[in-house]
Amino acid sequence: MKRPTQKAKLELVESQSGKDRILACAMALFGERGFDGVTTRDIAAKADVSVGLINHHFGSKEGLRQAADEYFITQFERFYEGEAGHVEDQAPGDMVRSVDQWVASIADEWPAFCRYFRRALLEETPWGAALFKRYFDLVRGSIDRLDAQGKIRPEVDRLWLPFLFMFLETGTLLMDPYIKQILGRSGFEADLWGRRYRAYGDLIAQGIFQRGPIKEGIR
Amino acid sequence: MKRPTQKAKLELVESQSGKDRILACAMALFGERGFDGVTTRDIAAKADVSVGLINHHFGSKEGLRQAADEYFITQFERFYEGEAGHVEDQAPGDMVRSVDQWVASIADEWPAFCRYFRRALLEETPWGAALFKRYFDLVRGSIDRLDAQGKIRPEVDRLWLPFLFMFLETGTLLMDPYIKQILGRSGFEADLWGRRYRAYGDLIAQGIFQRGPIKEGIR
DNA sequence: TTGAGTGCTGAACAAACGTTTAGTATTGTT
DNA sequence: AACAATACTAAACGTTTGTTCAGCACTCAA
Repeated sequence: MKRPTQKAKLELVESQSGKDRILACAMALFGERGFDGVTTRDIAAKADVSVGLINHHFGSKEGLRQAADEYFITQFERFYEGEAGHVEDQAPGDMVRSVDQWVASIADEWPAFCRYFRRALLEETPWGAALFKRYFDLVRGSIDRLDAQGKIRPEVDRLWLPFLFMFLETGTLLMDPYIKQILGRSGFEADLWGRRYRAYGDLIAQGIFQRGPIKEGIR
Repeated sequence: MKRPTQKAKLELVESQSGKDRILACAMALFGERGFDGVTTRDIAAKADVSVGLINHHFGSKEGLRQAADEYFITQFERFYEGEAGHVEDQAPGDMVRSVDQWVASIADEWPAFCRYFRRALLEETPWGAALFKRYFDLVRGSIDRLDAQGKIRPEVDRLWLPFLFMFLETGTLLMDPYIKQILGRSGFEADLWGRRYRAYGDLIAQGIFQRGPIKEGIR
């Protein structure tokens, strides 16, 4: 009596062809240990195939990385361009709710996706740089739309703002191994992730400081 | 007619013993490419010694990493516990000025230090985890002190706040290679770094949104 | 039945890696 | 001067790595 999504996933993995299993296992291992931290023999063992099959299907380890990167991009597009692109146009309440829905809808794949994303950003390949740029442009696009609506204070530094946004957006992504050590569980677990989103939105909206005088002083 | 600091540094490197040169070159290379991305032969070549000398002085590559980590910690303590520990107790104007001074005083060593720091956080060793924890405790200490003074709004999420701070603090650290690609130069260059600090402080203090009604509506 | 194509295996190979070792040069002590 | 300890070199060693290759099992069309 497994949940259908889990069962479907499991069957998928076990009944997959060698080529598909190699790709799936490679993506998991690359995400966990990084490209250089994984050997072709590791991948072959996990996918339960011979080492030679990797080169047979993908030409080389580098070819396998390319295939993994391509698959990642399809996920990236599905996750980011499907739903989260225009949250800033919504009312605050709707935004929180729609983000929660979005998080719930992709909860299964999210952790593995994030691990791969993390590695991609950290390994400093040209492809990783292009991915960063693409993500950066998404963030800057959101900011530009907010700006066009006159919602952003004019004194805010427009050069650093998109980067600060990205730091907040990707922080959980990049530091999750350490977050797990401090909080005892991953920041990607649904409740923590949603709560983080709220904390993030609150910081952006109001800063963190008490504005005592305004509240009490003026009358 | 070189600047004295540069000359002193250069002489230092060239007149150092083999052991010291190995350590210095190893730290530079580890910071650039990561521990696994550097071979003992790379280090030996850069330090202009034989490969065997590394094992003679440090026992193993792992021993060299330990020595490098230890040296890094002495830098870390000098940088962080010397000056930047209690900026939050100062008036805003003083804070900006003191940060600028601090940045200028360590500008020479800062980029290499940050590269090593970056790698240390990304390589997921137990030592890196301990370093993260230590940094995290510094940040949380600052927040606690602000909180004790009643300066932080009660609604702010106390669980995520230290992490959000860290994301902002370490963002430039972790993403500098990409920042360099987008801005054309490193975010650690003194003016950009200082400007980032201001943008960061402004975000924390006020958020980014226009508060039109308060400004114009009330009269 | 034949033959070509595909999925796949496991042994073997060359290169790169960290490490060891035998030996030389230098320094310091008595 | 003589000895010992230290600094250092260069070749060699064993392991791990990505890759290659000859061959096996199976499918499907002719």
